[in-house]
Amino acid sequence: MQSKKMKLADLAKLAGVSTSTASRALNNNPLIKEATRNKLQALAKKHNFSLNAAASRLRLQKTNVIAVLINFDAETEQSIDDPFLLKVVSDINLAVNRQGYELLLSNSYMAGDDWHGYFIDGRRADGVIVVGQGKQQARIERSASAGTPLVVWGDPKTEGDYPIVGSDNYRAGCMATQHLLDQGARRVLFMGDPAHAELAERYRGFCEQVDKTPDATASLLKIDITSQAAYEVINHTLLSEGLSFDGIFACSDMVALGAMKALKERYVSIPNDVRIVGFDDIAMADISSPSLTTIKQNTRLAGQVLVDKLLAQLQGDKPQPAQLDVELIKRQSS
Amino acid sequence: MQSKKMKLADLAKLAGVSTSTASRALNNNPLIKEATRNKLQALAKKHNFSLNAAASRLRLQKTNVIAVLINFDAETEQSIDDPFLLKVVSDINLAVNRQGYELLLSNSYMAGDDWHGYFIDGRRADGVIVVGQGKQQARIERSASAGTPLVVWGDPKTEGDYPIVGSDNYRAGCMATQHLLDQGARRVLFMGDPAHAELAERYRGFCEQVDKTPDATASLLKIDITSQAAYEVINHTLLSEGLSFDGIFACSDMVALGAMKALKERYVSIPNDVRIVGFDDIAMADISSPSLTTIKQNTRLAGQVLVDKLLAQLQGDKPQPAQLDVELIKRQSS
DNA sequence: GAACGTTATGCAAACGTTTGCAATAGGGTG
DNA sequence: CACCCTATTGCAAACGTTTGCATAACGTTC
Repeated sequence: MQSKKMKLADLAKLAGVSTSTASRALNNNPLIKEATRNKLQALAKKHNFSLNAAASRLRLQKTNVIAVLINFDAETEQSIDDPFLLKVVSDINLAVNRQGYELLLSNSYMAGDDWHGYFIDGRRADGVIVVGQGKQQARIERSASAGTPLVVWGDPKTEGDYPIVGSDNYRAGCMATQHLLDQGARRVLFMGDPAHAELAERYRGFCEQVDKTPDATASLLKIDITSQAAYEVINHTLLSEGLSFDGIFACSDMVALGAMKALKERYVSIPNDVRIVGFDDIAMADISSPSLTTIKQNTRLAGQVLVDKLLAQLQGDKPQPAQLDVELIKRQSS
Repeated sequence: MQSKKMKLADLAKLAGVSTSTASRALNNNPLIKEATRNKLQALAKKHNFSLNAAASRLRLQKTNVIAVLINFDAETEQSIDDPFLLKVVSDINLAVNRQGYELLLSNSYMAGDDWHGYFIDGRRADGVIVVGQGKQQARIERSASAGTPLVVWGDPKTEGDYPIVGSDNYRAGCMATQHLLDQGARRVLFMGDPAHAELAERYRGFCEQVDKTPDATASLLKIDITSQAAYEVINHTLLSEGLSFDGIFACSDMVALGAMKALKERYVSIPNDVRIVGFDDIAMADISSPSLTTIKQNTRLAGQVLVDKLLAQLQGDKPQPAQLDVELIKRQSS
C-alpha cells in the first residue's frame, strides 16, 4: 500500500522519461520504442500502477462505460423479480466486458427523466442499453431524439428512431400456438398483457394461428406478468367456469408455472387435459414437473447484438433493429 | 440537442455570475444567496444542464460509485444462473441508489486480480461489494490489505480483516434440520458442498441437530450447487440404493427443486416419503408443487446492511461483520 | 463618515490524463 | 561536413470541476 497514490508523472520520473512518453507507452502507442514501452509497462506492473480513469475520461471525453437501464413502468422503487430479465442483464454484462467496456447498472430512480443529460452530458456513460420497452415509450423517444446512443431490448417491430433488438415475437407466438394445436388443443388461452409491445406480437401470432384452424377457439386472459397473478386467475377461472380450455400459451415461464400450480392443485392433468407452452426458457422450465415446453429466447446472443449495435452507434452508424430467432423447446407439459 | 455540450462556465455566463458561484449554487452550498441559487438551478433545469461527472470525480477524488463484484471460482466467463444471486445484486442496487451512489457491475474478468488498483487507484469506484466468498479468499484478502473499502456477502463467521455480511447459516442449518426431524424424518440428507464457507456452517448446524436426536442418522451428498447436479445425484442414488433417506436439507432452492423433480419422477411422495427443506426462498419456492419449505434469506435487508457497512468504511470506520436473521417458511414439501 | 462585521461573490490553482506540435538524436547521403 | 529524413521523445495546453483565499457589497455602529 503506497502512502500516496502514484500518478503517471511519478512513474515517468521513476523511469526517467517524460509523462507524455509514459502515457503513450502504457497505451501501446506505436510511436514509442519497444524497449521503452516494455520498461514502462513492467514498471507499472511492479508498482501496481493504474491510470486515473476520472482524469482519462475528462481528457478523452469518453468514459468506456455502458449504462444498462432497467425500465419499469410504475414501481420505480421495486427490485426486479423475473429471473429472465436478470439473465438478460447478466448476458449483457458479459458482452459489454468482452468489448472492454464497463457496465453501469441503473434504473429510472437514479437517471430520472432526462437520460441524455444524466448519462451522456454527465459523462457517466457513452451509451445506454434499455432493458424493457415498458408500456410507454415517451422517455425512450425523448432520449433518442436528444442524441443518446441507445439500444432497446424489446419488440423489434416497434417503430422508432432507435434500434430495438428482440426475439421474433410474432413467429414465436405462431410456433407456440401451432404446437398447442398440433398436440390436440382446441380451446386455447393466451395469458399475458398485450399492452406490452412484445406480448402484443405474440398475441397476434397466437390469434392468427387459431383463426386458421377451423374448430379452434381463442381467448385472452389479461393479467400482470407474475406467477402470482397467473395462479390466481386460473384458480378463479376454474372455479367459475370449470375447465373451459385445453391449451395455454403463457407469455412467460413464470406465468406458465403459476398457472401449472393452480391446475395441479385441482388435479387437472398436464398435458392430457391441458397443454401448456411458456416463454423464455428460464432454468426452472427444465426442472418443473412436468417440465415446461417453452420458447427459448437467446439471451446470450441478445447481449452480444445489443452491445454491437450500441458500439456501432458510437462509431456514427445508424444501425437497424434486429430480430432474433427463437426456438421451441418441447418438454412434458405439451 | 445543443450543438456543443454546455459547461458550467457557460451556464454561469448566462446567469451573469462566476463559475464558482454557479458551482456552489448547484451543489446547494449555503454560502450562496437563496435567490441566486434558485435562479441558477432553474436555469440549469431549463437548459438540461448536467455537471460533467468525470471532471467532478477528478477534482474531488471521489467517484460516488460502488463496484459490485460477482465472485466466481473457476468459470470466469460464465454468466450467473442462480436467481438468488441475481436477487442479491438487484437488492444491493436498490440500497446503493438510495444512498445516492451508482452501481458498477463487474466481475473477475474485468477487474483482474488487482482489485485495489483497478477500482480504487483507478478511480472507478470508492468501494467494493463482493458477492460470494468463493472457495478461495486470497484475492479478497489481498485487496482488503491493500486498503480497499470492502464488504463481502458470505458467511459472517469467517475470520478476516474485512467485514462479512450474511445470514446466520449455522442457526439456519439447525432450524431447517430440526424442522425435518420434527416432521418425522430420521434418515436425513444434506445436499451441497461444505467447501463453501456458508454451506459449511449450514452443514455444521445440520450435523449437530441430527446428533442430538437418538435414532436419527445424517449423510452428506456433496454436489455442485445446481439443480442439474441435484437431479442427477438423486436419480443415481435412488437407482443404486433405493429410497435410503426420508428427509433432505438442500443448500439452495434450486438444488431442492432439482431433487424434487427426480423424486417425483420416481413417484416418491413429498412430503410423505421424503420431507424437503430448501434455502433462499426464491420466487419458485412458492410456485412449485408441492410448494417448497425453505429458509428465507433477507436479501432486501442484506443489500442495505452491505451498503451501510461500506459507506461506514468510507467514513473511516472499521465495521464489524453482521449476521442476519433467517426465517423458516413452512410450505407443503415438509 | 470612518471603521467594522457580515454576507455574497470572484480569482486562480489544482485534480491527472492525453496529444498537437516542436525538438532532439541518430544515421544515411551527396 | 552539411544536409535531410526518420524515429523517438518532451513541452505545454486542455478537458470541466471545486475550493481556499481574497475581495466586494452592504448595512450597522460609533
